[in-house]
Amino acid sequence: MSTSRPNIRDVARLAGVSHQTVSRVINGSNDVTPETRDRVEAAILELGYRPNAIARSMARGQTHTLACIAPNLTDYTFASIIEGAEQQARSQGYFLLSSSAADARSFADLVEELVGHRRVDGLLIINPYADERYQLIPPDFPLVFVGAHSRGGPIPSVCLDDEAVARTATRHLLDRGHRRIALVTGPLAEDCSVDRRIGFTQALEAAGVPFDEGLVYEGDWSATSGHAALLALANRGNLPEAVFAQNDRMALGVLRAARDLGLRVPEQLAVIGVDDMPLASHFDPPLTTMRQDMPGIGREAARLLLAHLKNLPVPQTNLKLPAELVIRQSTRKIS
Amino acid sequence: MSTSRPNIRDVARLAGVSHQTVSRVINGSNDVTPETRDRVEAAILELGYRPNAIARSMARGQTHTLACIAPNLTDYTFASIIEGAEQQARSQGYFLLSSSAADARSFADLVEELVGHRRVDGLLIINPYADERYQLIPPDFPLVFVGAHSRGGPIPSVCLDDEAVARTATRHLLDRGHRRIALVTGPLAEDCSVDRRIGFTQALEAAGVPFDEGLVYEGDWSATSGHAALLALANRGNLPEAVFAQNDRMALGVLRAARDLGLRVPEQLAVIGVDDMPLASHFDPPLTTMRQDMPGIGREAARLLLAHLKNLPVPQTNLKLPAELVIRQSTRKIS
DNA sequence: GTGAAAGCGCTAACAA
DNA sequence: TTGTTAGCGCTTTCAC
Repeated sequence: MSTSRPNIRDVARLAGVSHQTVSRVINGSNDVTPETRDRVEAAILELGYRPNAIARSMARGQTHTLACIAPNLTDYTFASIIEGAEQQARSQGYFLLSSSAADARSFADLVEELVGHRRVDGLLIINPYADERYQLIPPDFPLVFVGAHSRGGPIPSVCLDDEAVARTATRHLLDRGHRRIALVTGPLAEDCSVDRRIGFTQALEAAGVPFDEGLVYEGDWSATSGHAALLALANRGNLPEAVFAQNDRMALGVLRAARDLGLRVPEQLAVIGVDDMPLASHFDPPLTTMRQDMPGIGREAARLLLAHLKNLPVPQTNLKLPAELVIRQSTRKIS
Repeated sequence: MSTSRPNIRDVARLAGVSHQTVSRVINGSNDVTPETRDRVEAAILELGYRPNAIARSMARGQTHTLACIAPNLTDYTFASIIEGAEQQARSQGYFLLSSSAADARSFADLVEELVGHRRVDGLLIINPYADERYQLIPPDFPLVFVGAHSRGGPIPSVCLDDEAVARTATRHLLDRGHRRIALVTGPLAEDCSVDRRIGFTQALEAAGVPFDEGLVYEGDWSATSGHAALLALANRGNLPEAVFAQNDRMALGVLRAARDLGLRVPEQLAVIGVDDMPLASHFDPPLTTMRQDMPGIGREAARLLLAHLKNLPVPQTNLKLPAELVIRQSTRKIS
């Protein structure tokens, strides 16, 4: 026995109590006299005993682990959300298992393993609507959507207030006197792209500026697609005075295309993005953008999920977080 | 019973066999007649039975989970390594728990939870030497270091062949006729920074170019530090003809500083980086860099760890992976 | 306040 | 080939 890991009974034997009393001590129960507790703690120390998490999970029927499924783990947005969620989970004694699932098939496999085999207590899903994949989850399994709202369904969610963000960004361009404003969206299959587009049109409408469908380009979040967007507009002979790119990477592509076209930014073309990724302030010129608190989104999502798991009251179940306008040099100062 | 999840005994009862036979079926044992197997599988289907991973872990004494600890989860390099490792792990039936530990304290907490409480079967540590933290791990625990070699110790490791990478990058600059080449390093507390510096001096020496300590600047991997590096050299009146930045982010900072100083790239200043991060081809000008296969590093690390866990023969235990020179426009064509 | 007994859902060892 | 018996290390009753 002395060669392998000590268990609760070894501790009990050494302390001269029952293993149940040891269990009480390691779980912080009050029903133990200080003397007994001391003896047990001494034995724990002497043996170097550590409770086995698996056995505990087994007995309690819960794993103290959450999972987060994202389209990938490398996109800065997702990674930041995951990092925030992980911190929050750990601060409450939970672990976070993060996995990527690019397609519906691997998503299904993952859900089977994680949920079907009871490997985790709850699930965070980033971008749940990519392909209706979320429908695979048993309806009673604790779940929070991240980066998309719940479409009126009962599932808690945390996302950016995309409409408000787009309104603010667009108004910023309008305030600088721009009227012909192009919009470069993410994939319109994703909620946040659609919502940011809605906010864009709302702001135009509020300013009495007509919406020109020809100034909209659907990108895929990549810098390459942002680059293609501006070139496409130029080819159509429909060059804008300003561009609202729905993320910073596409905005970078737009900046590069402007350079290729010989357009000075911001004098001849104003550009604004969304995210405030770490490199945004190092773009040429430094990018004006809507800063979102991605770790904060992750933290809130994990908090919501854990509250759900612990049956705590949850004040609001569909959170929309704000973003902050960060003005740099890709848009003009107001003259 | 019928309301909660069915277990192995429920299946056994329905199929009219012992629970052990069910266990054999779900574990793919051959010692079951086809007829019995069919009956059991029918029962499994009918009840919607799924094995409970925790119970299985408990009985087998292993969790089928690995952990990866990185300084953070958002750095593109780390995230890519983790993604590669996760894929490899899952392809072999394991999960990967990735956690960030910024300081020694949180690293210790993490190790206590993951290893002390037997939550995982093995550990991947990215940048293990940050603060000698790795010494906390029990010596017999399955471990692989990532991004740093094992310093002659017995611990398997996977990293870039940093010396070779630096030699190639430096030679690329030398081949273009540059002699006054500046080096912007990562923190010299990290192995890879030191090794890349060694490769740099080796290449200079091989070319008979004297090494000028005054052209070395220690950065911290951030674009901001790359920017500061070139400005510092300019202030010292020691402007180089070329810069080797040890990663792409710092190279971006150098590009921006060049612009601030009115230096044209590559005509007046050549710049090369390391990584080939996704945005590198969108820098101004597009960055020449050493492309490393970060997911590949993660995959190899996970493969090594799993081989260790399964007691398979491991051919080589300290892997150094190559990088590939990608020539873009921040360095001149050879004339 | 403490202990004894039962069981979480599975696998391993042995017997039949 | 199949079933029986014991655990894995812990928590949860329920007595005392």
